[in-house]
Amino acid sequence: MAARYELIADDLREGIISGAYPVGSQLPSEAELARRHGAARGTVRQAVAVLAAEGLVGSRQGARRIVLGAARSQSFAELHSFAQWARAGGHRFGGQVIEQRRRPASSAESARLGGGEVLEVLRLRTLEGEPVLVERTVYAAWVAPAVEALPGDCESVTQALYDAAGLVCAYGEHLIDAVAAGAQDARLLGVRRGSPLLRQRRTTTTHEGRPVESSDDRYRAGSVAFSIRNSIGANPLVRQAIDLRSASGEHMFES
Amino acid sequence: MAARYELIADDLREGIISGAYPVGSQLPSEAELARRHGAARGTVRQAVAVLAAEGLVGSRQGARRIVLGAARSQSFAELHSFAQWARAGGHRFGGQVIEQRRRPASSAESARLGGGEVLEVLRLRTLEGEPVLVERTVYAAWVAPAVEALPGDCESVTQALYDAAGLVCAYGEHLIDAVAAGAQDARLLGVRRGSPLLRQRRTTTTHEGRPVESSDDRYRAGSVAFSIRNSIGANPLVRQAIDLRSASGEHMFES
DNA sequence: TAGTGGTCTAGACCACGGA
DNA sequence: CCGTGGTCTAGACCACTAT
Repeated sequence: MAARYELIADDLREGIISGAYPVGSQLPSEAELARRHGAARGTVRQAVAVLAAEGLVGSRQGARRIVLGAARSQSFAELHSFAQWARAGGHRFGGQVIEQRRRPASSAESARLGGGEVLEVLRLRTLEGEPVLVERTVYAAWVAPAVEALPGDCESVTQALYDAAGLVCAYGEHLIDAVAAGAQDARLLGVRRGSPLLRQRRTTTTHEGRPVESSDDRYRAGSVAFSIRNSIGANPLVRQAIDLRSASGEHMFES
Repeated sequence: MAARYELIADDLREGIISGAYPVGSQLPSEAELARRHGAARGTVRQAVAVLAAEGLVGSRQGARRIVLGAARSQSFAELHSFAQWARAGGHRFGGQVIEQRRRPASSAESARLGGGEVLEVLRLRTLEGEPVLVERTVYAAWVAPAVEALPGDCESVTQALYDAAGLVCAYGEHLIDAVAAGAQDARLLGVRRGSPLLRQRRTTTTHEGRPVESSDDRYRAGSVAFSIRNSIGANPLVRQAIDLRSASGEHMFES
């Protein structure tokens, strides 16, 4: 059963997307929404907070809330998992394991994932039949057996791990930058060496904060972009200078 | 005067960063925090919601909150403005206008920024003395005069517009991908043509939803990365497939 | 000045997790 | 089972915007 505030949020979101509340217009006041839905003002505030977090509406003290955009918002799962994202977007997609092996964790990996024998997997993903993504993933020792049990063409590893072991990836940290394609990247993606790739490095943990995987994903330029909406008072994304003194090493496989 | 919940949030954040609540440990219960700060539970919940939005803590119904990370969180202004970001990070930075001209808005720009004569500005930004960023910005007609009044080496346009005209950029939409350096990019950044750049396209609006500017910013690879923390139930960032049918045009200047 | 959102309180009940 | 966070209510006062 969905919460009251979610129903109200859904109602407002639908109004925004349908054009009942066009971009640039004002939302009804909290008092009015409360009356209309027979809910307390606090509940209404929870609802509009959801929309504000999605970047659909803005607010200032003393003035009505304003509609900022009508984009559909996507879920954590869709950022975390290529398959879940592609499926939600109605894309045709596929994937194949190219290489897979166990090896001892490096010291950096021990710090991120815990020690022991990690599992290193190289996957190639396609979108609309075209190769668009090279995924180099390192799984923590404790999930390695479950991953090894999966077929090489498993569509969604995240989904499979949930189905097989009840494993939920709940938190992620992502670092996004651009890199030149290495020889292996170039071969797999069908681009020239040195051509631009969009890189997403991520580390994922469970609800309890237990590290699951760490991945280096490289998208062919022009295939995928990341989109963020933000506002004063909300800090979803952060820019980082790269420390040129630190070894950029951390290479997984050859690339 | 800071709000009560912000003081509580600051207190908790400090505890996390200082190590009093190490990564992986549990936060005190809401009831305990309420008692400790002499506040109502609702106020405490507002405080921990702030930390959750920053990605520092996670939560599950029935279990204590868990500390996920200890990274310093940055503000909207730091994502929006290169100068404010660089200053906050303690970096040495600079900037220079390379080219500036008025021209009629294209149809796409009219839709995004409103019509009239827009102002197109090409800037080169440096970090630690190195050129790292080429900014191609189009300002809406209504802000163009204020921008034209600024000196060519103005450090922070955002700050200057606020000081001069009380203009506040409150909302932003950002699209992040990778592109190959064009001839002009390569010359300005001192890289080879075709080498990878991290591109951030953004559109900014005021509190009222009035469009201010639209920009195409390109970072030299290896100089800057974007970082996101997210969790189930929070949707700061979204991945988008790029529509290959649409003209990738929208070129501003030669690039 | 009237309306609006921002903050805060003091309760209540429920769903879930862990012992 | 108890403790925890998730939801919800019904009020209150304040700061700010718009008129």
